[in-house]
Amino acid sequence: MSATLPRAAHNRTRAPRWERRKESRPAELIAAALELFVEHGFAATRLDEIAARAGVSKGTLYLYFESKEDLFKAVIRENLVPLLADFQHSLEAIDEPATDSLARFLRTWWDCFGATRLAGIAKLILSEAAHFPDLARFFHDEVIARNDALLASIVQRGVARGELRPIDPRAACQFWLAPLVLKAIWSNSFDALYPPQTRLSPAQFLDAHIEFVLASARTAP
Amino acid sequence: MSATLPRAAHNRTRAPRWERRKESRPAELIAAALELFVEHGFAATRLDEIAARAGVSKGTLYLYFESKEDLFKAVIRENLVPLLADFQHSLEAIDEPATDSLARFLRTWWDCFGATRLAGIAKLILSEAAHFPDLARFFHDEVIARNDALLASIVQRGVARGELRPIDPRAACQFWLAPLVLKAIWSNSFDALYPPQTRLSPAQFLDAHIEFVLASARTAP
Amino acid sequence: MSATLPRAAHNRTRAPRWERRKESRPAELIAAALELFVEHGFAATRLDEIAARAGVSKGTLYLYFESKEDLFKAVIRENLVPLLADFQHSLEAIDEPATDSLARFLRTWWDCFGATRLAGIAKLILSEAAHFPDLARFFHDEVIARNDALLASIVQRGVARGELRPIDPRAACQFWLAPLVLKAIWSNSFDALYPPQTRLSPAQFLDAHIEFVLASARTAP
Amino acid sequence: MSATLPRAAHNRTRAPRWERRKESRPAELIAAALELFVEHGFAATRLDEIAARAGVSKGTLYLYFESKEDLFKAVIRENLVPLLADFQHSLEAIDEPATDSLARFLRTWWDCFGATRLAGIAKLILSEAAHFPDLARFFHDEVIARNDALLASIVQRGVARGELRPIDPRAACQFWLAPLVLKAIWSNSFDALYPPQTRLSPAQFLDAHIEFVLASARTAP
DNA sequence: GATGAATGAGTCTTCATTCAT
DNA sequence: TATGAATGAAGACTCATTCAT
Repeated sequence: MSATLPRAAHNRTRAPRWERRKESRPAELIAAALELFVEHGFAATRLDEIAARAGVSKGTLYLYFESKEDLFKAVIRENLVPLLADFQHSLEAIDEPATDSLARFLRTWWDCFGATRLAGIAKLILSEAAHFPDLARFFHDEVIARNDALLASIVQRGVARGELRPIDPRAACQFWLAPLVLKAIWSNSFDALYPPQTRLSPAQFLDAHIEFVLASARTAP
Repeated sequence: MSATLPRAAHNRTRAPRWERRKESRPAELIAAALELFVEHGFAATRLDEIAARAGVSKGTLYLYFESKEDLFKAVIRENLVPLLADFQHSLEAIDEPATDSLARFLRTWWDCFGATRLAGIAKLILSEAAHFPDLARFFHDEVIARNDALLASIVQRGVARGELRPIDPRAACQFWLAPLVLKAIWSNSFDALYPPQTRLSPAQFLDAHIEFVLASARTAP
Repeated sequence: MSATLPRAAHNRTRAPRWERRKESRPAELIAAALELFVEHGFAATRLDEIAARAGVSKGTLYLYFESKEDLFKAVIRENLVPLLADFQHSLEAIDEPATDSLARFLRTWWDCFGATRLAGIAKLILSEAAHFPDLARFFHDEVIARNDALLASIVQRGVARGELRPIDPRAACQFWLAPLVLKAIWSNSFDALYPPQTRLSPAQFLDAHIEFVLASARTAP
Repeated sequence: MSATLPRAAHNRTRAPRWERRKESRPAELIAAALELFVEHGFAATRLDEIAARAGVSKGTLYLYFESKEDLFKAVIRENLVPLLADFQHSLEAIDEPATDSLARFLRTWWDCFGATRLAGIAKLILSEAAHFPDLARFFHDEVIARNDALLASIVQRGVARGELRPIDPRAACQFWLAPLVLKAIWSNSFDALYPPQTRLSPAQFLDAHIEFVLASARTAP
């Protein structure tokens, strides 16, 4: 056996074949899996790859996840929860003009979701919704619906105070968020195909978008 | 399109793949394939299923397409060409106010793309972009870029004439189209999960959106 | 490709890579599977082996059987039915002394079951009963119970006519059949270990057994 | 027994496998393994299960047994030795009529073997004979052959004394033991499938069988 | 052309075995 | 000793592709 492992066979202070890392393993596996799932999709990602990227053997995956599907679900859930928490935390209510709230909401949304792995996750769920209806529903109810409700309440408050023009709050959400969402999602599909300098940078895009939203939302002075 | 696939060198008496062959077989196969690819994604769709839905045997597929990938590409291309043609045709330039052009563009876009299989195709390309970069590029250049250019020219004209407020034409496109695009794409992922009556109907959505766009675009009277 | 198949590459009248044999394939597969299941047991038999022995590829098995279990069940059922039919047929009621019936029953039993693959099948079911309770039940009800009933009726008739000593028919069956059953089953386990000449030949065993049964069954003259 | 396993050459300071080691660990492991092997068969029993049932970790098994096969062999051997000892002990020669000897032999056999785990072990060996020929041979020579010889000597004596009818002693053994053996073995396969009340109780079966044997064996008064 | 039986490379999953702790 | 995390070879099963009919 040592013949097949010609790395300091007699030096027993070096190079153990593997390490115990019970605590950190699941997170490492999920991280590796997220990257590959986003990159290749669920079906085209081989467990071999995930294991290799995480630096473990294939069998190790099954110590922590019952199946490929189970791993997929863990990837989605584990990544969504902290993102949602961050988002909630960053949006602590401040008493400010509704236009400021609006701008802050969009900027926070981009920082917490659009510019993060959520974009990849959203694309993932979109693609696999047919195979994982429970995840799709979870995503819809926990992320989309909540998000829309939050933005709607800001608009509602602004309209009531006369700071914003009278706009149907629920519809407005869709109009103002959709561009960000789409930008985020499509980045994951097309960015690899085009050199970055040919497109608007996310920061520029975000600034332009906020300016546009405010222009169309605030009441005439 | 054939210009992007210079593989004539290996042609063995066969016509290019995307040409209609005897009878309407290829079209039927492509139609069956489109449905299933949109429904299940590329990897999860079995050729058995496609053949069954088209009422032929599995082997027959290989008389018309070299491989599953080849069939997938044909599906995309064959469905995009007529859609693009329809769209161009419906938008024949009419001398009308820019706001009317804008409304007509959005409505036509929805009728020709959003409410059609393009939504499914877009979702498909999004999901499979990593595996079919040439298709993704084709889609981006032929559909997205052209589309944006068209809308941009309308905006530009309207601004020049003073009918629309001064808006960056390219950015505005994204803001005004994104909601429609997203609505179209997400329908394909989430509609199966929720009873139709819980969501805004496409017609209502479209009307509201157009109204909103016009409100924020037209110059104050 | 022809380089990897250096067998008369240009001679197209010879050596097709495979043949269509839709009709006979299932029987061939079942036959191969029976041998290997009896020889190695269910778990230790690899589908590769079965396919190889039947001269097909692994995938072909799945054209005819849904799973390894399904194949196993087919093996049991397909082999049991003809055996049972043979047995019924060979035992057509003849009006003869009960002792003759008894002898004929035992001899027929041996010819139809003990000396055939049923012995292997019985051993198989015995071993796998825990995994295939439905098969075990089927075997018990269809083979064991029927068999016992048949023998019991012979005994009953003989006792009623005064040709046999008064014996509990159901118990007697067990006493008279058990040696044959055991001989049959154990042959499959131990015959491979001992040269045949060290043990009683089946024919000798059968003769001795019948003689013994009759001696203990018939009424004193 | 160690004589049949002359592998002392490779012994690395370890005691032979089948010796009790510190505390009673090995015995507990073997007991757990026996249950599970009998219940599920060799291949279908996972070492995880055995370890869990014995209340240790999987790795601990390898402190006492070199491999799963080794454990299996230990299970067979460890359980056979005490059974055989009990049997020998219970059958201490007593000067009594041959018919009494016969009855006592059958009853003792049942108590020591048929009603004990030997039934499970026999079924086990039957099923796994192909994989463990040395165990099968051991079982045959040590258990079956000795057992038959013992019964044969009783018969021989009885015949010589005129207490039993002239019967071929070796054949008679098979006829008289087979029903008990079969009953014992089959119980392990079919008892789980049928409620106990539908079948003859072992005690009733034994009584009936002994009565029957004696009736056919003793000389006419 | 059309068929569908046959193929076999590719993947997920299991589990006996090893070894760092 | 004892543990159980980690391994990796093995095996069931799938399905795009081929090819005899």
